[in-house]
Amino acid sequence: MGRGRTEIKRIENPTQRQSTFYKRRDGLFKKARELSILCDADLLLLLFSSSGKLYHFHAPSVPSVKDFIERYEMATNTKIWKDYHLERDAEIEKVQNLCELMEKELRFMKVDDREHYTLPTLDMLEHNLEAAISKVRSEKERKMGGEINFLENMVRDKQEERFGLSEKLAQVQTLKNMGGGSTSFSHGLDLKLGFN
Amino acid sequence: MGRGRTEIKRIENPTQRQSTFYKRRDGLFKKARELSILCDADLLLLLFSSSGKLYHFHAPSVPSVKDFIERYEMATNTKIWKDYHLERDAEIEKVQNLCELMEKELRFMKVDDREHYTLPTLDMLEHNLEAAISKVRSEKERKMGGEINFLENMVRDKQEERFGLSEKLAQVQTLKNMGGGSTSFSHGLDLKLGFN
DNA sequence: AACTATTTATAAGA
DNA sequence: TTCTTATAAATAGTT
Repeated sequence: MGRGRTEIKRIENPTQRQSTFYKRRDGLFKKARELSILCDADLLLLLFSSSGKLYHFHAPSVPSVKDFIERYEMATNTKIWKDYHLERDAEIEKVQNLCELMEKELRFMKVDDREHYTLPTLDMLEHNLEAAISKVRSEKERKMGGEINFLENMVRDKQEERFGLSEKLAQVQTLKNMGGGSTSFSHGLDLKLGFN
Repeated sequence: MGRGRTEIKRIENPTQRQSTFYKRRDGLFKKARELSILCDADLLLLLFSSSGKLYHFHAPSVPSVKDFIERYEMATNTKIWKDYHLERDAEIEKVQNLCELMEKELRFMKVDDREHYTLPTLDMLEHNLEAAISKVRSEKERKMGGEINFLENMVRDKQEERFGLSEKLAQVQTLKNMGGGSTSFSHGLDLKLGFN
């Protein structure tokens, strides 16, 4: 219709494209509305212009876009979102089961009133707890030893500073860095802090 | 267009309605396709006939109905499914966090080597384990006490049958006093571990 | 499904 | 954008 053009291909001139977009958009929406009324059909029309602007229309009988899309899902069996939901539900259940198991184990470990223990079980629990305590105690000792080492190193560093060794150290470091090697001087500073 | 009718209202005659539906549906889809090509627009058209049959079209540039709907959601901020998804994500995260907490707590209780403990934490852990042990011990005592009571009752019954079992009863009493320290049993078994 | 008389949509120009 | 108008396209009624 109109004076010319039959070929359907992208209009390169932006102004003309925009103008045509307006006209044809209005035409399309009008036709959509007429079809839905004349033929009692439900329809949804979503349209993004090339500049990203959104236009949409749905038949008056359609309560909402969401309901319409869900009807579409039902009709096509596409399960676009249903699959996702089922997946999610499964994941939640899995994690919740894991949670419950751990909760029970924790209750057991904490000697909960609700748990019922037999004498042999109590013996075992006692034994486990004793083992745990001794592990904790040796860990504490190790840690305290580490801290003492750390403090000792700090003291050594301070002493080096006081004796004016830091400048020499810096010089040596510079030289070494230019050469690309590491120095044994850095060892005292490289102490890993094993606690947080 | 056509020879007559201007009024847009539902066509009551089913045959005529069906005929008009086909014609106008084809016209609408053609116009939709032309618009999307001429003006480089993305569009989606979903259509249910009055008999419930589905017809749909989307521009060649649209990868899928799902993607398109998601784009629509973004554009309108309607959050049709996003809300639901976000809710779900939040729930999963919540449960997973709980899981992690419990897992960590369990590792603590079992003094896992992979865990790194600070000194104060180790102190607390030691304290908690000690509390747990004392609870286990008092529970054991309570259990043994119950057994002793049971034995005492048996002995009394036997005494009624035969006189002269008082010596065994005395032996049992001696055992009881040696085995347990206190006779007042702790009921505050709700040991709380306050670390995370 | 095909055929047209008509109405409607719209391309180009203002 | 918006209007005008010549013309192409769509389609109502009919077969």
